[in-house]
Amino acid sequence: MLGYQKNIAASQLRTGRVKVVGVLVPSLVDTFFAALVSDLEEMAEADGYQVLVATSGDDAAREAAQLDALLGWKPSGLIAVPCTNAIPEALRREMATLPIVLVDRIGEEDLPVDTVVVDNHAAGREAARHVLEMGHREILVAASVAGLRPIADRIRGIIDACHAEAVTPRIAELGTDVEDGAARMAACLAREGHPTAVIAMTNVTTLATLTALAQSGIDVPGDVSLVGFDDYAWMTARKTPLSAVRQPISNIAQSAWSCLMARIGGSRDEPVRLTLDAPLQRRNSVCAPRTVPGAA
Amino acid sequence: MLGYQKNIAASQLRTGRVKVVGVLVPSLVDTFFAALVSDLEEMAEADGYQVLVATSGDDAAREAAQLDALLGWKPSGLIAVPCTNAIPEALRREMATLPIVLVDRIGEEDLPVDTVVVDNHAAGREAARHVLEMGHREILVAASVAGLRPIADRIRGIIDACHAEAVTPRIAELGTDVEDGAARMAACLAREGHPTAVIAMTNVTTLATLTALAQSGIDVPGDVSLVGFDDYAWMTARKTPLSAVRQPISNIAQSAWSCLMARIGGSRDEPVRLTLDAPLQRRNSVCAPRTVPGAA
DNA sequence: ACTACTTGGTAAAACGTTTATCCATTCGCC
DNA sequence: GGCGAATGGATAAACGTTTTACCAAGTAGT
Repeated sequence: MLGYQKNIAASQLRTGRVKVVGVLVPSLVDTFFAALVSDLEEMAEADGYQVLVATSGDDAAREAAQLDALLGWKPSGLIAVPCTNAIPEALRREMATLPIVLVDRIGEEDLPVDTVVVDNHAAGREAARHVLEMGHREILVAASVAGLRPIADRIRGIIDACHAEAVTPRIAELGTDVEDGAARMAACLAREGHPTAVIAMTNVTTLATLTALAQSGIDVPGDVSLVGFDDYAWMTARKTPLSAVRQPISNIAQSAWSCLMARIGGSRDEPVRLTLDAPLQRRNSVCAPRTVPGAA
Repeated sequence: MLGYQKNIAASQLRTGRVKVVGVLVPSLVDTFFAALVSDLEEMAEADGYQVLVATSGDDAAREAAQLDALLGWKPSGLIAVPCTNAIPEALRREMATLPIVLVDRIGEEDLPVDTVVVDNHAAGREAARHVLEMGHREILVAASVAGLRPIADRIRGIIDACHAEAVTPRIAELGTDVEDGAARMAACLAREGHPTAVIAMTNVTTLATLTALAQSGIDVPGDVSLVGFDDYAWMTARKTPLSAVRQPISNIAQSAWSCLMARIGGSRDEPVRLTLDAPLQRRNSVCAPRTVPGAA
């Protein structure tokens, strides 16, 4: 019944440091980031750290503002998912002095900080190969923002795989909002007719595609096959569970966290560049196209 | 190019206050809470506040610890979704001095703080009436934790509605984890046979039910009708979009935020008790049961 | 028993900001 | 032109913790 708790501000003012790490993500509504933050928070708590969460809403200006706010707390470290390929100036400035781990969206190489990413090229390639093997030749890629590094990498992986079979995938840009994306997808479908397979590049575009497909009365996988991205409960809560590329979220979180802890612990090693595998989960949303293309 | 940013700790030490509010939720993986936090964060930013997020993981001990950590920052206010009906001691202690708004899970009446909840009884009643009207008499309620106040209220609403038609719903407790819940639901289905309609009490139990149903090859709404809870993109991204009780998340967030701002602004009014409506979204997952019971 | 060393506990300084006080300067006004 | 008031800049004190310094008392070793 002591009821005493120390004043963190006073403590941090005196010592200059404080057991807090900032976490900056584009959005908490996107389950990918929510899960990431959740995992990080759990590990932080286990290590006696407090997490300061900030979201950029995929807006560079807000990102910069949030970053400043975060930095004002003088955290012992920072884990960030930048919202564009460009590293915010404030972040770049801190790289020299503050332990920082960049995750998922890394636009440039040779950054002087640890990075944890997914092998997006391989992920795209595997997804494409899967639908290719099933005989699909009319493939539509549902991208969020094609310019974003991870998306671009996934698309390149798809294109590389398709190239080997002499097929050229179409690419639709759906944005980061489900409803808006569904509308764009529906428009695309109406305009150009539907392909035999869709590969979605994020969980949001997967949702958008599914919505558009459902609204247009197009059956999955009867009319079009679908490979999703990310792996969530709702994907398997359906009559035909979705095949999808599963991003190893807890691995990502763990890796990022241990990198950060090592840096905070004083490690001055070379920056580590982790690339994690995102394996394809084969389920039932991909099957042979209805009109099998005649043999060559 | 000033590059200066004030030391928040020093500032807060001097003034005793700081533009920060703590937000405590059970989980960020549950989209309901993630969306809530996201909305709150947005409003906080607009008002120049920083949000400190903490999750309790539905564990009372962790909740208490997180609460202490939060309080250590001497925030100007607190928005909390308690993880049980019991208010943590630390919270109760602060109620006298710190602006606090309690959301969603309010176990007791007459708390000396503002509260924002959903009219759970009405929500349950409407959901039940809907399936009742369609002719269903064998109803299964998929609850998470029946003892939790909002869940209990929803169940009472359902029971009250059913009572008027002289039907007694079955109740299954599925917990707060999707996979686990799916297993329990599957067991329940196998043991007792399936009802003609399921009413799920949270988005997690909706997911669990759907998963169990899909795995058992039971068609929605062909074999069993389903009313879900909460309203997310994945619910409409299906061939038969889900009927569901839609919780007004942004309303909840807004109300909670403005209550808190008023208190921080110095309001000493009577505690406000907001009860928001959660309307039923009728879509296509409820239809008449296959074997219509003969007229009375 | 005296010295050297350890231990414990108290006192004081420092962190960076904010607020209040004070003094000097300027301005307006009679 | 002189006086009161207003303005502005500089100075100091305070917030609560941590760290260092210091002193006293106690312990062990010679």
